[in-house]
Amino acid sequence: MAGEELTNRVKQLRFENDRMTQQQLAEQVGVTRQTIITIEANRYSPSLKLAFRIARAFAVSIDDVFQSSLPSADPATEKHGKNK
Amino acid sequence: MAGEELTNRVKQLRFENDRMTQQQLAEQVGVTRQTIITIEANRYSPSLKLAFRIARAFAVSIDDVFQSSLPSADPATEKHGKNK
DNA sequence: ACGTGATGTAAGAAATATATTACATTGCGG
DNA sequence: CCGCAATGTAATATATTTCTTACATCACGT
Repeated sequence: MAGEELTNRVKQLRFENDRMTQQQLAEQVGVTRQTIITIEANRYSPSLKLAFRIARAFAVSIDDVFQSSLPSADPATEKHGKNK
Repeated sequence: MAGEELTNRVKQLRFENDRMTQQQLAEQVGVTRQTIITIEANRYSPSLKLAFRIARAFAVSIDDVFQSSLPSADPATEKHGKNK
């Protein structure tokens, strides 16, 4: 699963959300502070489960927290290229 | 990371998308067929990266493919419970 | 009946995410 | 200056995901 990069706005969202601390977020989503740190530092991307929990902690959708860097599939390649 | 269950509509989306086969989807998102199978069978939840790729393969958003079973945070517990 | 494509299962190896522990740094209130 | 909270780093252990390989079944066309 090497591939595109995912960026995230976790750190920013913490600040916007009442200056939530890493520790608080970690507790709320049920992981350790280290996990939050490494995600914020973008050293690896979280599991989908964790992504959902983080998004919910901020009451936003996953796409508001994480962004995929990939260009959104050019017309020629869409729909798994089966047609034409 | 044990926790809530995630359901998904991958199988259904394959059919809706021109009866895409597991193999085709696997190739398009860059994993093996086994990975698709286990995700469809809900034996584990994918990485966020893979979730993004799958969603893009169907040209929908992550939330259209995967659903978290957790109730959407009751008003009392929202905002990381810091206020009251 | 036979071949083939699509789906499914299983076991073990490999990769990646998460936990645990311990310590360093920085900023701030006293 | 001192203490403390918040952030960060690193090393190692554990858990979970993904790959590889091999084989089974089921439906379909011929």
